[in-house]
Amino acid sequence: MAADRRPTLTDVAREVGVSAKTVSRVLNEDGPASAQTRDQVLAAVAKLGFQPNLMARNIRVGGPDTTIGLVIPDLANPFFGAVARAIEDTVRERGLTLLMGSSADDPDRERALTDKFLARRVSILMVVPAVGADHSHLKSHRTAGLPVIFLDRPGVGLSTDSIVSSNRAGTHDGVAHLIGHGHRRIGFVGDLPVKLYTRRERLAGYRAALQEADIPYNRSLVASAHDQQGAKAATSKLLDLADPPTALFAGNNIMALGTVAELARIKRKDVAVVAFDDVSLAEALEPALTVVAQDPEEIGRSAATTALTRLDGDRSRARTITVPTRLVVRGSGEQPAPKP
Amino acid sequence: MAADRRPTLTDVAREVGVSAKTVSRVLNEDGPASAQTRDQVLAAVAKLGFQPNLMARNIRVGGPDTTIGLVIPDLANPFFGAVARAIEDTVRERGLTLLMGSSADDPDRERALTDKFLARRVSILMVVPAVGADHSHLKSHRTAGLPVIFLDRPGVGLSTDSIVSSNRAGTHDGVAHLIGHGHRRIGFVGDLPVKLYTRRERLAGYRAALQEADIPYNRSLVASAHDQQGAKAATSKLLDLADPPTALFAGNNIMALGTVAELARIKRKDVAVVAFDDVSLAEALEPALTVVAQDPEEIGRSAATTALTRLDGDRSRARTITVPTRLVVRGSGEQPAPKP
DNA sequence: ATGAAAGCGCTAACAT
DNA sequence: ATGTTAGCGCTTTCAT
Repeated sequence: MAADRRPTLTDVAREVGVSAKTVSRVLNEDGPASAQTRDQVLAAVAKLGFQPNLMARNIRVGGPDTTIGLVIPDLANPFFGAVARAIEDTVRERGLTLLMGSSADDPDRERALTDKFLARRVSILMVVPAVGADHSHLKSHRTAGLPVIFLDRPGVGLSTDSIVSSNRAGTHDGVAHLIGHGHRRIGFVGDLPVKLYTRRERLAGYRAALQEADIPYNRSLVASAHDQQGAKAATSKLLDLADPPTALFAGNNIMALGTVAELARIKRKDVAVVAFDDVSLAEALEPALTVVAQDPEEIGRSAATTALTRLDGDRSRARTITVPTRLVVRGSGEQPAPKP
Repeated sequence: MAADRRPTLTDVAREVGVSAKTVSRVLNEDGPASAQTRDQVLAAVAKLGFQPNLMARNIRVGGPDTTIGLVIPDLANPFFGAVARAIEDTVRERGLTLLMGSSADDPDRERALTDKFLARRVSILMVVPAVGADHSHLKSHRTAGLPVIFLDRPGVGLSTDSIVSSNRAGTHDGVAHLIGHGHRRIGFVGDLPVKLYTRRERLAGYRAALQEADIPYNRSLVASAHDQQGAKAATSKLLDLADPPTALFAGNNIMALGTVAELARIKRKDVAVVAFDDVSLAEALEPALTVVAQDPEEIGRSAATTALTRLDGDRSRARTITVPTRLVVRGSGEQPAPKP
């Protein structure tokens, strides 16, 4: 009944009547071993249900653990889920496993997670930096050879590889699409906080597109929210303006959900919409939702391959990889602007 | 330029001029320590940027690692993402971190992941069992006190705690909803493989609802698919039947996406639809999508609290917790059946 | 209040 | 082809 101690290498060795090192050799296909010893060892391993203690091994070998620490804002956000899957797919053949945590965009939680990951001696650290987080504490680790990669946003206080979407250009193209259909009052439903990198970049792209068309930037057409509910309210607020927007640009996938839901609720199909980041069912909406699609698979893949290259000794200077977005025209951005 | 070795406890001890044990005492608030020693140690820790090697600590202490191994079919599936987040939220205050991997519903990949997790001496193991996977190899670990929890589906070859949705009752209610609006030819778009637990349970619920209404089960009204593209094709196939269904039940979130997308593509609003598992934008569709909503947060929370109870020594017999689903009526199930 | 020695499970380095 | 010794970084145990 007592919870038996898990068998160790030594237990297996004793069972067979060889030394621990011999068992180790067989299991790691290190050095030579007679066929008979091999078989006996393998049999004993199976019999005892022995599983090598990876922590002990790592301690001895001194190298990093075969894990990759990944900090994202929210495990349940499909965008980051897709990124995570792409990372996993890319590193799996190298035997790396994901150690994951959500920061909820809280710098303290992010720090707690990275500290834990570092204490576990992860091979690679990947972080979607929270707003307000500082990363200078990672400098020494990076210098010591730990690949550190920032995802989706650049980090602060540390120069290292970053993978980001073409936020500014993508948003520009989305907004230009709306302008091309005659819209001049275009609302921007952005996420919060306003200091968030992606928010700032996308807003900059929005402004650039306006400027290009000689449309003055109008602050009252910019609304913000933390979540989907907030995005509904923000949308509602914009449409209640005395001189309301005829088109809306949603700043990310969550804002898109809220904006679209609110328009559906109030049955306003005349409002043109383009969203940043694709969402499922976009094509089933009426009109189907036009989006600036990100490429989470490519973001994850780039991050992983970059990190693996670093792990293999690449010490060249920090790169910033910008993964292109793609305007996917589905209809929602083509409502004509009403004649003035 | 050389990658400096990470500082160890001994490095800190040497820096201060005390023994390693003293540093350990200060850091773990074990035994006593003079205020002065404390301060010196802490200062040295900060100066050297020392971070205790958790693996070394765990080796010595012998206990499990403060991680929880979680195997899900797909990191990018929002349902499992929501489950994972709920687990994380529940275990965070206990200091547990998630070690995650996707099995892609492949028994070999599942096994590879669980083996890795076991080799890392996780505190808790949670698995969404892949079809065809056997879990008897986990028996000894469970006996030895490792909490093992099956999520979403029961496991095979091991009696342990499982958390599942009320698949059968939920589907029954969804199909009954369709029947209540006059439908008698109701298609079922299910996922694959057909042996999948959730698929079987949901199909059973579908059949039960039919039987209750004295509608004969018609095999040709059941179509299946692996993914969203396949679900589109399956939907198309059903509607192309000589005597096509007037209503459809989609067996999971992915099937729902495909079914809804296909109906939108061919502009068939007359077909009633109910889906198992909620999807984002369901309310923005026309008609809004009626679903049998699962409760991923509750599934994750139940799993986590059950596991923690086990970790605290609860050795009572294995429980199966069924998390209720909820019929969320939004309109898509209320198209009247055409008069014969 | 602090230290010395031993040992967790494993493997590197040198035997034999 | 196999064994021995030492030691990874830490904590336990027992001294002092």
